[in-house]
Formats: sequence, structure tokens, C-alpha cells
Amino acid sequence: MPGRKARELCPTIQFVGGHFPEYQRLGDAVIAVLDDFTPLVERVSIDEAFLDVSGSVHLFGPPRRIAVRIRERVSNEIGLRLSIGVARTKHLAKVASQVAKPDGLVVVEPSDEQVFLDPLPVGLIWGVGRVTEERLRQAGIVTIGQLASTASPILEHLLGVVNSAKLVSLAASIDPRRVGTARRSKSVGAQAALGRQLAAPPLVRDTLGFLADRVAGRLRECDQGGRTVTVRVRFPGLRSVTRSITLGAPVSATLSLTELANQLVDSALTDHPDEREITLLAISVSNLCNETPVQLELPLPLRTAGVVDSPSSATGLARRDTDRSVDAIRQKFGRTSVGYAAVLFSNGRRVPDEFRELVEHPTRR
DNA sequence: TCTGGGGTCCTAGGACCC
DNA sequence: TCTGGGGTCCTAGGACCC
Repeated sequence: MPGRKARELCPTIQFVGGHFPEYQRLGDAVIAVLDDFTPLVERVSIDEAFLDVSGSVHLFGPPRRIAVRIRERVSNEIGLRLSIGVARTKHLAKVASQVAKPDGLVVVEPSDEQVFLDPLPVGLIWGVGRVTEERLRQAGIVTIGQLASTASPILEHLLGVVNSAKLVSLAASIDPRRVGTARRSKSVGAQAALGRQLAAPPLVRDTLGFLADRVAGRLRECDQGGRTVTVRVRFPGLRSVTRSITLGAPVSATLSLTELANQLVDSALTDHPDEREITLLAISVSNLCNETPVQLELPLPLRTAGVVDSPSSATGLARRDTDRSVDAIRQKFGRTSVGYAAVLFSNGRRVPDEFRELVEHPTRR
């Protein structure tokens, strides 16, 4: 239930804060246990991972035995209850773990795959959400078995060619995905819910400054920049619009990102003059590429052509220096030790930084 | 009835080039 | 000058996942 609704119903309610660093620590501890059983661990989120144990069976016994031991260890050493699904493919394992929840173990033998899947609701398939489930239901398709036996032209009409091909494969237990190491991320973003406020320039400016500070900082942390900047503006009623621009060169400077985001949000607001209030602002940077730090010792050609933060322009150099100093100070003394005033006092910080970090996907260089 | 923050992937239309 | 085909990239929106 939304916090606001809860307060409405119960004005004297006490909200208890989360313990974000603790969640991170426990998640890491569980992963460490998994690492003891196979090097092929693909962490999907803070509390979920795929394991390929095909090379571990001669050490630890069959997959079921491994799953039992993992559950025992996590329970004894960490005190958490773990659900595990064991199967031949990632998708089957995922579905099995869903069925196993909470605190269970479900093993799907290769010979039993269709018997296991067919009676289950289509909503358990990875990639079938509320909308798709409803669309299928209206066509009389409720179970995975029914999906698997539906003629492809019908499904393609309902869901599009690519989606229906994917779903049919999964319904028939065909899933070529391997358990892999972490992939590099394709975008980095941040958002701030504002809870219905007038779209006044100071609010927009301060919020975007805060968000750009986070996003640009994360990009620089892994020596990356992005050519495409996208903003999202959400209006009351969950109506939202996006605006994006793709540049000739990647951005990673805080001020450059802030300026671009402001321009994009301005254009979005101008296009929707009837919307006087906004409920959320977001910035995302994609089209990522490695940005090797400029070696300042080397003489740089002086160019100031239209590129946003060209490392060789005077502005680009100044911003790079500033960002680099800020990053260094923060690394030593913490995020809040230094920053732009408007950002440090912005209302973006209603969400604890620890929570944001918790849900960040690890960014690889 | 609509939390909150971080992501991925697909579709469709249009601009542009050969 | 007009027609037609093929490919790439960009933009906006939406479904879905944790």
C-alpha cells in the first residue's frame, strides 16, 4: 500500500526505516555461499542468481543434493530461508523457483518438463506481465500448455512476431540462454518522484541537477560516457512523456548533462502546456562507450566546435577538472562532503542514497 | 488506485543515404 | 525528374523485470 494511503487510513502510523546496507551485506553473503559450489554464478539482482552446476556434480553430487546443501548452509550460517528451482534451462529453473516460494525446493527432471509447465498459468513465463496475460486470457489462453499449442499466426497477431516466437520457445522449454557472467550495462539513469508539484523552473532545475550529479558520477566511476540523453517527465495520473537527444560525442560531465536534461525537459513541458503539475523527473544516459580519461600532460588541439563537453574545449577542460576534483573528494570523505549547493539541498534526497545504491545494477567498464 | 528507483527489450514512424 | 528497394540511425512510447 502506498505510504500516503496508509497515513490517510491510519494517521498515527509509525513508519520504520529500511536497513539498506544490511540487505546488501546479506545478499552478498548468500552469493558467497553459492560461489562455493560453482564458479558459474550469474547474479540477477540483490537476492537472486542463476547457477550452472553441470561441472560440480562430481564434487557435490546431483543438482538436487547441491540445492539441499545450499539451502542448509544459508539457513545455518546466515539465517535466511532460500527458495531454489532446479532444471535444465534458466527459464525452467526460474519458474520452478517461483513455484517453490517461499522456503522450498522444486526439481524439474528433463523428462517431466512439459508435465510441469503445461498446467501453470502463462503469467509465470518470464516476460509475460499483466498486459500480456490479459491479452492472452481474452483469446482463451490461460495455461502454458494452451500457449504452446496455439497456432503461431494467432499469437503473432496478439503479441507481435518477436514476442510470440520467444514465448512459444519458453512454453516448449526451449531456452538457449546460458548462465553467464555479468553483462555490461547499456544505460545508467536516476529518477526522483516529486509527489505532485507545480512544474516551476527552480524545482525542475534543482531536481535535474541532483539527478545529473548521480548519473554523471556513476558514469565517470567506470570511465564511461553516453551519447544519448533521455529525460522522462511524469504528470499526475501516471501519464508520462520522454524526450531524448543523441549527440556526436559522449557526455559524462555533470554540468553538461544538467544543461541537456534541462533543455529536454523544457521541450517536453512546452509540448504539454496543459499539464501544470509534475510527479516525477528522470534522466537516463545510453549509447554508452568507454571514455578513457584524457591525459592532461599531453598537448591538446584547441577545438571549440559545437560538441557538448569536448575534452579539448576550454569549457570541457574546466568541467572535467571540477568533476575530477569532486569525485576525488567524495571518494575520500563521502558523497555529501562536496557538491553543487543546489544539488546538496535539493529535494531529490528524500530517498536515502543507500536505497538508490541498493537497486543500482553493477556497471562494468 | 497507483510507491519508488534501477534497468532491458520491442515497436513503429521518420530522416537519410546508397 | 521520378520510381523503387534496402539499410541504418534516431525518437517516442510501452511492457516487463527486480
